[in-house]
Amino acid sequence: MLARMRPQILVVDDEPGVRKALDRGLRAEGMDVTVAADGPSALELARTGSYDAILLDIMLPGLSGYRVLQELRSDGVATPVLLVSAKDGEVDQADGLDLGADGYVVKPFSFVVLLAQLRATLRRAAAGTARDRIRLGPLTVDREARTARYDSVDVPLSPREYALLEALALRAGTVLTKEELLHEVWGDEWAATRNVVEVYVGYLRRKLSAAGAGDLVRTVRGRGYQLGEPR
Amino acid sequence: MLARMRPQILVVDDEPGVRKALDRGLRAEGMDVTVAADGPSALELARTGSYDAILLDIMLPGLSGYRVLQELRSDGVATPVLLVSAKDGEVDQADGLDLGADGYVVKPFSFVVLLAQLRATLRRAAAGTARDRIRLGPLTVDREARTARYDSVDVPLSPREYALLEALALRAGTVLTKEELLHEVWGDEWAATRNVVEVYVGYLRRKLSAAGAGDLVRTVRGRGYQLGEPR
DNA sequence: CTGCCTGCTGAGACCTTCCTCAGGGAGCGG
DNA sequence: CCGCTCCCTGAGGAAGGTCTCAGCAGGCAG
Repeated sequence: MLARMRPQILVVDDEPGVRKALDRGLRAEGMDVTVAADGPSALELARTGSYDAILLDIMLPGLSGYRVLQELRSDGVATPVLLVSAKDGEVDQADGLDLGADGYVVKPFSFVVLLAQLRATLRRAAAGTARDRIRLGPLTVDREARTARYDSVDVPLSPREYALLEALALRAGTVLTKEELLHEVWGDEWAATRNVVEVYVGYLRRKLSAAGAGDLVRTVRGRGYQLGEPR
Repeated sequence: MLARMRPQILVVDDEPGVRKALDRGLRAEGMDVTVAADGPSALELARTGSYDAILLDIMLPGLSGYRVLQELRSDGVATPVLLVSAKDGEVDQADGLDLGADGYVVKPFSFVVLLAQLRATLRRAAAGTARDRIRLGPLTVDREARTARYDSVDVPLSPREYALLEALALRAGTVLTKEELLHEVWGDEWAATRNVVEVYVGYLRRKLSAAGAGDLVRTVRGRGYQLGEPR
């Protein structure tokens, strides 16, 4: 882990079972844990204490995790926050990422996965780098989690689909030929035909429109594909 | 990317096509690239120049990538090195990780994947943290790449299998009950039976022995499973 | 307008992953 | 030694991911 010190983690959850499990698990990982069961005390602790990261459940009695996060950020508290959402569809109107969250974990989560996220967050914070995202209007490509969102709604992508979207997003505004995409996404020394790119662009389009996005991927006949406005 | 400066990358490969592709791709990503085509000039450049990372092909004329890495490390050059191996089975007797490599990429690689690895390496270097690995004798669990190796040979694991191994490795020497493993690997609020743990321990054992490992996972009848020696 | 070429898409083959189930076997208490 | 409990494992099914193929549609050149 971080060689310097035991990371200080604030765990906020209203379920005692979850609190206890996280407390034990994170301590076993060499972290120091403080727990809070509701929004107000979480705010109090986060403001006065000095934490390396906050694990924040969204469903809280009294004051939702969103509100807590909002308050903290407006107070200038920059501590990294990992939101824990109860269900998959529990993304409310407000987008946690816009409120300054540094990551998401969806319940029911496996501890191993949560730990990986938390460690990545701590590592980033130590390096002083922000989470690595590509934003194109309402489209957000999270290069660390390898996920995409459109207007606060998750776009579930298979690994290949994600790689294709990332390749397009990296050169947003420019036209990429199918050969270039084959090279970047499928790798060299690959016997695949160009058609597989067409098929995967089709998959991407279907999933993006299912998330409410319109014609994000433009076909430039005879040349290739392009994401976003012409540059 | 790193807010401070354009990262300086040294690319070492004997194939002109690969050099050119990497040069263009990494530049488009905002990095500064220097190329070398053989071992001796790579050594020369790496010693005199100041790079943030080195992409080092193993198959090189004259001086293999392993040797280059070895020389550099014995000279005290600590620049992060990403080894690029041509084939899957091209892991020679020497383990690159033991020689001080910071990561592996196997050809044929997709550029997007290589880029992700390289960025992770740069991020780690900026944070001043080493790659996060668990070592238990000949067994190495790479928590960043989510892979395992035994005696320099890769153990290909499905995500579930990896998570199970990581959970066991995190508490090496202690006995974990099936309920604890279910909790850590499969998550709470899960209706799965204990049998799924038994099945996956079976999968793990099979793959580990295929890699040459013996009885790494010990069954403690009536209590659970344990990795490594009793603590 | 005609015909070709390019791109799109549904169908399906194949593989891997994940999990369940049931039967067989090993350990252990009595 | 008996019988119970715990563990192991082969079989198999469901689901998803990846890729190919063939047919269709729409644009574009002549």
